[in-house]
Amino acid sequence: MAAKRENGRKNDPQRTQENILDVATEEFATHGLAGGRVDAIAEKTRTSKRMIYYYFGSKEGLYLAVLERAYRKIRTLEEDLQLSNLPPEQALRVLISTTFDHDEANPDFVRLVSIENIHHAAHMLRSDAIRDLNVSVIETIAAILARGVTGGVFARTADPIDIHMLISAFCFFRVSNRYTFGTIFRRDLSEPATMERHKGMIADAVISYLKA
Amino acid sequence: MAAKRENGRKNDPQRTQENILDVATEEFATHGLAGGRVDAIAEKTRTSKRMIYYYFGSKEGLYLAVLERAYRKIRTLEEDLQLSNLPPEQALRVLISTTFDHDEANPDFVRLVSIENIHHAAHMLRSDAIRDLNVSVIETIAAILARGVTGGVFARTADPIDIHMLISAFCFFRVSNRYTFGTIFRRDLSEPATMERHKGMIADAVISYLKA
DNA sequence: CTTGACATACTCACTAGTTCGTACATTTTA
DNA sequence: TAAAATGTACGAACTAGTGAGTATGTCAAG
Repeated sequence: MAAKRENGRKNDPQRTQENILDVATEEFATHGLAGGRVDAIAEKTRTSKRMIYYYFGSKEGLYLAVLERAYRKIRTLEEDLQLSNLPPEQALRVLISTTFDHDEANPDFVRLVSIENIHHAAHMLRSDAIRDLNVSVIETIAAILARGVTGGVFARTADPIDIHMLISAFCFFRVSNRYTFGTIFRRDLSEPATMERHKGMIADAVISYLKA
Repeated sequence: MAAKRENGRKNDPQRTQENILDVATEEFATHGLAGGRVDAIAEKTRTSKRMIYYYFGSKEGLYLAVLERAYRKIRTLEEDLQLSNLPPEQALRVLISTTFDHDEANPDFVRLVSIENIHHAAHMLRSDAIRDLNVSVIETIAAILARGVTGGVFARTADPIDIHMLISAFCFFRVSNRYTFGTIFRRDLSEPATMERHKGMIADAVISYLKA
C-alpha cells in the first residue's frame, strides 16, 4: 500500500490531494464558491495551482470534491449512534445533543451547506455520492417515535422528517446565522452558558411537542 | 417630492435608484456578493453602469444599499403588528404565523441574510442603519410571555430572544435550506400542504414548550 | 543489479477572457 | 449658465485555465 513515507519528500499524491482539499475547504467555506480564489488556495498549499487542475480539473470540480468530502464526514458520524436500547425520550435527547454538538463543532460544514443553498444545490444534484446519502437519521428518528407512541410516552404521531427538520433548523441556524443574529441582538451565541441553555431548549421543545 | 412623471422620460433620479436597487437585489440574492456582476446588473436596469457608480460609489456600496433596504422593509412589517389585545397563546400563534409567512414570501431577504452571514456580517456591522434596528419583536414577545406567565397559561419563564430564535430558526431554515434539504429528503418544502403542517408544528412546539 | 522504458507526479511561465471602475463627452433641469 | 444626471468607450488588474517540459518511482529485460 505504501501508506506513508517518512523521509522521501516527493511524489505523495494522496497527501497532496488531501492538502489541497483541506486548504480549499477553508477557502470556500470562508469566501464562497465565487469568492474563493484558486490562486489563494494554491498559495496556501504545499503544491502549485497546476496540481489543483491536474487532480480536480476545474474550480467547480474542486468545490464539488470539497463538498463531497464534507458530507462523507458527517455520514460516518450519524451512522454509529446506538440509540435503540435507550428509552424513547432519552434516545431523542442524545440524538438532539449530537446534532447540536456536530453543527457547533463543524462551522465549515454548515457554511458549505449555506453556500450550496445559494447555488440552489446545483452541485449536490450533480453528485451521486451526495444524492445517494443514506439518510439513516430518519430511520433512527422513526424508530424512536414509534417506540414512544406505542409505549405511551409520546401522545402525537409525527413525521420523522419533520422532526428532523425541527431539530436541524435550530442547530443549523445557531451556527449559520451566528453573525447577523449576534449583531442584531448583541449576543454571542458561542458562549458556553448560552450553548447549554439552547441545547436544553430545543430538546425540551421537541419533547414537549411530542408529548402534547 | 415629484413622485412620478407620466410623460417626461428623463432625469428621474429616485426612480433610477429604485430601479438599480431592485435589479441589484435580485442579482446579489441569486449569485451572492462575489458572484454578482455589476455589468449584469447594469444591463438589466433602465440605465447604465455609470449610474450605479454615480449613486452607489462601488459594488460594495451598492450591496450595502440593497441590504439596508431589505432590512428596512421587514422592520416596517414587524412594527405594525397589534398583539396586545389577544390572549397570550393566540398572540404567539399570530406572531409565528406572520414570521413564517414573511420568510416564505421573501426568499430574497432570506438569501441576502445567508450571504451576509458568509461574510461574517461585515457589511451589517458597518451600517448604522441596520445595527440600530429597533428590534421590536423582542419587546412584543417579552410582553406576551409575561402575560402568559402571570395569567397561568405558560408554566415556564423563557428568554424572549431565545424564543424568537426558536421561531426564526425554523421559519428561516425552511427557506434558506430549501434546496439541500429538499434534495436529500426528496421533499418539496414549498407545497401548500407541507407549509401548513410546518406552520402548525412550529407553533405547537413553541407553545407546548412554554406550557411544559 | 543495472539499464532503460513508461506512467504518474510535478514545475514554471504564460494567456485569453473577465470584471470593476473611470475619463470624457453630452444632455437635462433649475 | 451652473449643476445634476446620464451615456459611451476604455483600461488596469485580476483570474481561471493551459502548454510544454521536468522529475520521480516502478518494473521488466538484459
